[in-house]
Amino acid sequence: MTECYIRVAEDENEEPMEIPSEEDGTVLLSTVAAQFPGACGLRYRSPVSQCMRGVRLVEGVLHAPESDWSNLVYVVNYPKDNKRKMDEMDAASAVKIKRGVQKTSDLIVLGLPWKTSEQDLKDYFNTFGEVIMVQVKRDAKTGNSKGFGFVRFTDYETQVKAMSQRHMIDGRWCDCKLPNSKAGPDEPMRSRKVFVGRCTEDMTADELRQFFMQYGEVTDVFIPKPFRAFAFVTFLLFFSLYGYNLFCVGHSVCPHI
DNA sequence: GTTGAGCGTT
Repeated sequence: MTECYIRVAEDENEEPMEIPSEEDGTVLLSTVAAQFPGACGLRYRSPVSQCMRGVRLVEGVLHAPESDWSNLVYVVNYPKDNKRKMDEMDAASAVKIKRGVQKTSDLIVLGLPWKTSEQDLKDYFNTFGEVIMVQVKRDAKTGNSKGFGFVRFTDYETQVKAMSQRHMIDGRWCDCKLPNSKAGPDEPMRSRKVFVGRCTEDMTADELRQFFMQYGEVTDVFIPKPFRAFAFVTFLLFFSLYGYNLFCVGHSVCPHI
C-alpha cells in the first residue's frame, strides 16, 4: 500500500476533509487529531452490513479495514466523556476539548514579501476558510511592510489547518504561528504544557503520550528521574482547561504556565 | 531605493 488521502468527516453528512496516510498506508491518530482536535479514533459504515464499524487502532496508528481505505468516508470518534454534560464537572469531562467551542486567536504571519498587501493576505487565507481580520505591519513613517502581519479566522479548524503547513505567498514561504506577545482578550487559562500529578512509578512516557494524544498532538513528555510522582505533557497547540482537573485514571492535571 | 529573524501605533 502506498501513501494516499482518506476522507474524514465530523459526521456522516458533513463535508469530508482529506487526510494523508503514512507511506505504509496507515493513518496516524495524531494526523486526524491535528484536523479534529480531541479525536480518539475513526469509524465507518460498512457497505456490506450497513453497520458502523470501528477502525483498528494500535498505539496511535490507524489501520485500513481491508487491504486499503477504499473510498469510504470515515467519521471521527471522540471520547465518550466529552458527550457528558459539563455540569458534572468530573474527571475527563472537566477538560475542555469539545470541538466547535474552541475560540480562534490571532496568528502571526512571518516571512511576508515586502510587496504583500492586506488584500493579498486576505485573498490568500480566504482559500482556507472565512477570514475575520488581516493586518500587515508597516513602518509608520515610510509605510513599508515590516514583512509580517496577523490573521484571524472564524473557525478554529481553519486556524489549525493554517498553522499546520507553510504558505507560499507572493513567491515566499511564510509561517503562521501563535504569537507569544499578546494572547486573545478573553481567552481562558491556556497553556501548552500541563502538569500531571499523582503519577505512579510504573507510568511510562509512552503511556502518557498515548493517553493525552486524544486531546491534541503531544510534542513532549517529561518524567523526572529519579521518580518524583509527577510529569509534564506538552502539546503542539494550546491546551485549554477550565481549571484544575482530574482525568480518568485518577491523576491530577493542571496547566503549567 | 537596502533587509529576512522576529512578535501587534490605533
